[in-house]
Amino acid sequence: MASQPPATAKDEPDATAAKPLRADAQRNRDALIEAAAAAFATHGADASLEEIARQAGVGIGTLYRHFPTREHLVEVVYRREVESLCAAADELALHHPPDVALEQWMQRFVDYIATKRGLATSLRILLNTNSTLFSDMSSRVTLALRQLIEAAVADGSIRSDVDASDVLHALGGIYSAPDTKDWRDRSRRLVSLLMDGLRFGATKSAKGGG
Amino acid sequence: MASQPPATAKDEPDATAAKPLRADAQRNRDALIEAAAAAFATHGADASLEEIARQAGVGIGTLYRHFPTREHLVEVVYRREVESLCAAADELALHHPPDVALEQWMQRFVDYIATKRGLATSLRILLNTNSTLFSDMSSRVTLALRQLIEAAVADGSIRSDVDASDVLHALGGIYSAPDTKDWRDRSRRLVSLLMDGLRFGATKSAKGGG
DNA sequence: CACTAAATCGGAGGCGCCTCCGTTTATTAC
DNA sequence: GTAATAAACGGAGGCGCCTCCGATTTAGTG
Repeated sequence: MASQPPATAKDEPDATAAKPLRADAQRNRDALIEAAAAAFATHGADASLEEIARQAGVGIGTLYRHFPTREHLVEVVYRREVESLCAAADELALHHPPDVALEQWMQRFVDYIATKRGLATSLRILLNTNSTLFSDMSSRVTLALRQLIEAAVADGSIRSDVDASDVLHALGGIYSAPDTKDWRDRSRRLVSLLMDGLRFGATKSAKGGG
Repeated sequence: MASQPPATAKDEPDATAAKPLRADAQRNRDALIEAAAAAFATHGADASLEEIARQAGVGIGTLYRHFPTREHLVEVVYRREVESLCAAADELALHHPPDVALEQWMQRFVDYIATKRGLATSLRILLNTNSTLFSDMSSRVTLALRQLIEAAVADGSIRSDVDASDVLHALGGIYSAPDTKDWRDRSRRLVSLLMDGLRFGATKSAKGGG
């Protein structure tokens, strides 16, 4: 009974599947998201919607049809970026030893968060309003991180008494002061420090300091 | 030394005095406030600023010179209204017995608050941001209420063991549910009820129920 | 009263938001 | 292929925000 036929049930604005968009519509939607991501990155979350439509090569009407409010658009872009960040975890895991993968991913995470520090208003409102969004993104990130950690633990390159939420909180502390000029270096050092802490007491000893 | 010469000191945007505006400027400023009060009352705090300028008979540039942001204008109007509400206390005290003055003023207070329930966004932000505004208005209202209460206590028409902040809290409870249709009647009844409570145990007995 | 400097005015102009609806296009049926 | 139809497009139009600067008014001064 709950097989989700696209009939009367209200469907969430989920990205993939659900209802096959017409080819041109799908193309335009993608172009809009792409353009929006670029615009938000450049001008913050209050970038001009008309400019975004222009960059995407569609009319403003099309933008509004796909994304009735600015927040809708911001949400989609945000979800996509978090997804991409998390997907990078798999990628790193494939091409690096588990501990290196973990460290590099943590660095990306911190960098990404630092970027988003500017998205202030719209994203802040969104995360407060739409609690689903927040919990979705949280669990997605936690999952990605957990897999990296488990692999590193299994590999013996980090200690086994930490879990993803511990590390997430630790990472959270790192980006809390992006007001200085050299925050980038600092964050790199702190991530490295955190990594050393994780290596401490691992079954396989690290290369050591030198 | 601290005689406030209009030289280097930063002057707050206080209403009265401080620096004598040019005659036309003062006239326009008043007209703008008047028009804004009307517009906010009618259309809420996001009334069109251009419309306000139009109603005031001035150009939009003039509006922006006097009030750089919407919030500035909202603040001034809000302060004025609270002031006017409080001034009404004196007026009522002059023309009515103390207990009647008190009851009528409380009714006005509740009505006024109910009105402002709609000003949501702008005013809410303002009260959170500008804590001075909140405390100013609080103490102004408390003062007005205290004088009414003291007069009624002195007159013997209400009990003597209540103070302004007690009553203010009691009034606060009354406007907390303006979602029904007959909230007006209800609030009237509740104010009356509160008033009866205040009369209970007064040295001078009230007319009684009849 | 004439004159001047400073203060003030006011609206045009540029931009962004959002809606509405005539036109175009993808898809389906034959 | 062609016709029919539902879906999607897109931009003009109306409105509001805010800035900028030439024109106007006021308050002094002699």
